[in-house]
Amino acid sequence: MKPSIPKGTRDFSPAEMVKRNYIFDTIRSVYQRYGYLPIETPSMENTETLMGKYGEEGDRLIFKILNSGDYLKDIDNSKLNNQNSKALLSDISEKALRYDLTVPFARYVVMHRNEITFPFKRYQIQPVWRADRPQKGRYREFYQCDADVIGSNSLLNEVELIQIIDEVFSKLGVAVTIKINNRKILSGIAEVIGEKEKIIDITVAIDKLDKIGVDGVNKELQEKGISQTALIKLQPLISFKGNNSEKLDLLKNLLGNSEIGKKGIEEVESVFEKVKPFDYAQGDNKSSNLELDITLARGLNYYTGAIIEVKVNHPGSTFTGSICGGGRYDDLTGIFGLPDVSGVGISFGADRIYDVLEELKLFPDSASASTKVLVVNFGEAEENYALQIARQLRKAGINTELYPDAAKLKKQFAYADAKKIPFVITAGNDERIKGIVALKNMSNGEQFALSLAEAIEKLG
RNA sequence: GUGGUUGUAGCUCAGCUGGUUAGAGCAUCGGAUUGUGGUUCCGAGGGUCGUGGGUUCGAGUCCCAUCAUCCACCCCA
Repeated sequence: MKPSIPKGTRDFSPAEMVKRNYIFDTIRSVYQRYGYLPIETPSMENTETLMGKYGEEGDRLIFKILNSGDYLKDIDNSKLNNQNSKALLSDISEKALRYDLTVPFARYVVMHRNEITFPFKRYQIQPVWRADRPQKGRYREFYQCDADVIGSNSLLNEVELIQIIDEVFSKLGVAVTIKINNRKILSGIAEVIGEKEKIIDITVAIDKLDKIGVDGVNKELQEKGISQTALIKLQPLISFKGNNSEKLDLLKNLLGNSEIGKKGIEEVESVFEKVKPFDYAQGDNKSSNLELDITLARGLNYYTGAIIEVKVNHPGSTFTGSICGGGRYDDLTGIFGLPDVSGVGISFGADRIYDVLEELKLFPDSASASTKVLVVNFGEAEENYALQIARQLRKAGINTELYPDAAKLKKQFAYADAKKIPFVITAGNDERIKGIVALKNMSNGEQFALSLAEAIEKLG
């Protein structure tokens, strides 16, 4: 049998894991800097916890787990004969793999409400699964790195999350555009053009603007049954170009009659105002751009306020997907029986960030080497000496390997080379008698005879 | 779920209008060099040509099916 792994999943070899951990560590350290605390939830949830939370498309993409045992035994024959898989689902699958970290978090909050002090700030770095067709930048198993604040309506949370996004990507060295929108603005737009009920269709269509263009968007809107007059009213919004304050002016003009629209504008304006002192570029290409994008609808159905998405804006990058997303959801826990608790959160797509850093060659050297020094093994006679050296090095906090076999030196040095170990200590009989070590720098080939203390000094 | 692409060594690929025993580079292992890697030279191992069927005197090459892959759509990190 030829070994293989399921479509859209991957093995991670040591070199990749070290780089992946660099991303996780970076994100984790920033989260902790802002006072977020880690939680974990199970890989699988009850199927009914997940179903219906991500829209019809989302339901299709949830991996369902077949019940154990003879799962067809007690099923009604009529159900089987109908071949209606939807009706069968709840009978044969009571567990499913988590689709994201937000819904399990909402479930967690409701279940643990009595132990939680609100506002509750948690972060969670775990894999999620989607039964999607894999393609570039899209996997069936991938990690999300979520941070959410739940139980606070303050827009300071939105501001904080923007700071976090900026900080993470500056640490990683990637120039990004942070796009901001607000669900209330989208609602306002739908309202003033007289298509309040079609808000999902409208937002999904205009979200594709940079992909399919104005004509494509209009065509899709027509197909969805948006009236001609509504379309005409919509045009100034989707074709408008300008900086953030010009966009806000336009919105104020057009949404003047929509209460919810005005509220959305207010929120966005307030966030931009609070973020201003941080001096994010607003249109040119410095580090993190902050941009109001009224075509940004991406995001799940449960967003009610801010919508956030981050795209790479780095010279040389071909990556077009979003690498971080988030938003506010006013009543996510309501469906689990805890109404009126507002939350806002973001999620970094670690696997996509990996692809970006790889393409742009932004991984630091420290993210590829772990062992600092290899101690050569000469065989039984010198083994004790080498063992003591390794022990002292480790005691001094230096990552050290002792080669396990008395292989040819050529092989041991090649091993160090292959593992990108920067230093090799040779301590054979000659060195043992003199009580010294030979420390070789693998990058320039220099080698010196030193006392162990001197070597530690040099390696530290 | 829909459309397309590609399946040849561990990896990346070549293999012409069908024609002896299917090749290269990289990687691996061994040697040149019994205490020194990354450069060089020599050598070795490694293939049911994705799978099944068909056409043909003859199929890696043509046809059909199937599986897998990647890319795009839908949707999304």
